[in-house]
Amino acid sequence: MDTEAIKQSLDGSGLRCTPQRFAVMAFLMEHNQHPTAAEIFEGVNRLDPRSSRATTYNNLRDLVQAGLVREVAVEGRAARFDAKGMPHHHFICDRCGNVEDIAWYDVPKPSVSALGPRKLRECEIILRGLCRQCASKKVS
Amino acid sequence: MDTEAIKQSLDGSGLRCTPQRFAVMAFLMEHNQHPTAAEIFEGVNRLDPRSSRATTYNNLRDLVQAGLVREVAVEGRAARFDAKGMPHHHFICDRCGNVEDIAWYDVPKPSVSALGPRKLRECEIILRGLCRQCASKKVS
DNA sequence: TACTAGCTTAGATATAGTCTAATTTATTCA
DNA sequence: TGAATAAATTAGACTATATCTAAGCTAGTA
Ligand SMILES: [Mn+2]
Ligand SMILES: [Mn+2]
Ligand SMILES: [Zn+2]
Ligand SMILES: [Zn+2]
Repeated sequence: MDTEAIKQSLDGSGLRCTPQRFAVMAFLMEHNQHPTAAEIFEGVNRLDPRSSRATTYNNLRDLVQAGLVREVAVEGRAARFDAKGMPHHHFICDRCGNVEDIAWYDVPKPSVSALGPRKLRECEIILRGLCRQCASKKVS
Repeated sequence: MDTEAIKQSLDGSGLRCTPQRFAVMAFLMEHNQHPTAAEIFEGVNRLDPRSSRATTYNNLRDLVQAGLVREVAVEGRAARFDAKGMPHHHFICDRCGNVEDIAWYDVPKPSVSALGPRKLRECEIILRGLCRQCASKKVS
């Protein structure tokens, strides 16, 4: 797990590398299962350093703003997070809400006329349906 | 505004056409600005019939499940809804969270190998950036 | 009519996330 | 270095969003 790389990327984004902020990044890089803020908070506090709930949320907000972390909103559930590594798409399960990575493939952009005066920053594909586990379960 | 069509589509989905449920559908068909549940609740209660908050949420849930309404989760904000009419994509503003329609264009599906045993239901494109209004405003 | 399933309701409750004000930690620079 | 300043952290109160509960109310059926 690349301590130096994390420091670099925080530094490069103008964010101080505090123990709490570092811990959030490190946790996300070790757990690519799209944890919620509550899970990150719990995971980080299982070891040192301690981090408050407010700090965990603050740092997630800062990391998302800096473009180092991605936030995935899931209808009716807590947001999920992942460290932006290799580009990939997301599959969101209709039933359990889990978010899974799908290998990247190219996304067609809208025409200039469809976009109008809007400033496009990114263009993502969201796949929906039943995840591995839920697809294999019987009934409703 | 097509009263009969709403009744038909509710009926066809096995949902009784109650005044409250009808009002939610009618409101969504008249307001394609992706209102939140709170806005729908308020809008519906501005006229007859009265509908409680619980009923508004219940009906939105039922309509989404029936595939008549789409729910759009927006990070850090209330979910937004629209009646599923013509297929289209969504542009979500980074700054103000507004959701705008973008003319439909075809979305490439993932390869079977990337998808694995998952059951794919739909495949949508989400565009992000600054909406018309926010793009034209200066500074942070 | 009586029965039933589906629907609605007010208000309590749960969950997710933000804010405040005080404190701690790091950085700047005299 | 030490003083001043800026940035980050904290506990816990607070807000926003959404769901649940339990009782009552239709509409459809017999
Ligand atoms: Mn991911
Ligand atoms: Mn729409
Ligand atoms: Zn699932
Ligand atoms: Zn905007």
